[in-house]
Amino acid sequence: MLSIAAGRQIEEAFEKAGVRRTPQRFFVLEHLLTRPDHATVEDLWSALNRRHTRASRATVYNTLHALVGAGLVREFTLDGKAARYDANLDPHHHFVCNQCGAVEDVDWFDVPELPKNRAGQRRIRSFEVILRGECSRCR
Amino acid sequence: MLSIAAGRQIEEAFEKAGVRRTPQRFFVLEHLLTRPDHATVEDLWSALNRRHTRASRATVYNTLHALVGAGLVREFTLDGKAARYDANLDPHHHFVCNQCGAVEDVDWFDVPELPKNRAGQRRIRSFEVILRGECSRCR
DNA sequence: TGATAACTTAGAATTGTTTCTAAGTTTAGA
DNA sequence: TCTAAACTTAGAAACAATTCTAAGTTATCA
Repeated sequence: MLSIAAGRQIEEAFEKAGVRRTPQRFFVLEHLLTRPDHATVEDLWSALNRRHTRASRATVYNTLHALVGAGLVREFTLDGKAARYDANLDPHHHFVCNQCGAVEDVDWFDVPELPKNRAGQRRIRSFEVILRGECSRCR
Repeated sequence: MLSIAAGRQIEEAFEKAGVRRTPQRFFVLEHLLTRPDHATVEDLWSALNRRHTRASRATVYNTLHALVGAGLVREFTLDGKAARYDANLDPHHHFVCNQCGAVEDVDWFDVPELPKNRAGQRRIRSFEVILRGECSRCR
């Protein structure tokens, strides 16, 4: 369950982002903040409709676009599947389970030898590491 | 242009993989071997039809599936777009140009601190680094 | 040189994701 | 409390990638 403080935090986030507070938006951001499961639109849509809140797919898309535009959520895509959304804004890497497909955050670590030796003529702005294997539940 | 030796190499690869040698398959593998541009199906299809060889999209897909199945080519996907194909079987990472979208290979390097410290309860089987920035042409 | 299994064809169909539409509802602020 | 703008709705439409189909062609090998 969500604490009052966390609820207030979400409202402030909306306010700061200049978007209206609606139940659908609240729930989407709450879901992304409380579960680091990198939900897809489909995940969010069905979670939303399992609870009291009704929401159409279009609203989930609209909400996510608003949140991404406001910098509250990041979008990323893995293996050509549907986009996933992540409210963890700290830099981090990702782990993908080969068995169940779960996506988990991995604390940030630097790759020290990288920018110095491997850039060549390119300018490297960012990088991420994608790890694959079996998650703790699937091993 | 393709050397006779390289052509022979491709024929041997087909033979070893137990797939028939057809002009379409030859050209697809040749293209992937000679240009490290991580072509999509669309790229390969239009390249194929720009030359003498005609090919339907279905054949490009069939060919790629055969080549991937035979372990001669690797498939990967970036940012939810169409699958890309890579005949460079040596382990390596990828660089993506933010400007023009080009995908380039980056020589393999290890991430030494990784498997020891960050695995947690997971079993890590593989990892890859995706670098982003501007390529040498776009800077 | 046949015979036959494997391959290729063009384009239709399918699949999965995302956007659009037009009408109704809600939010925020005067 | 009222109003206007912003938001939401269900479902249709669009879109892109991939697979399927049924008929014709070709590579392989006996």
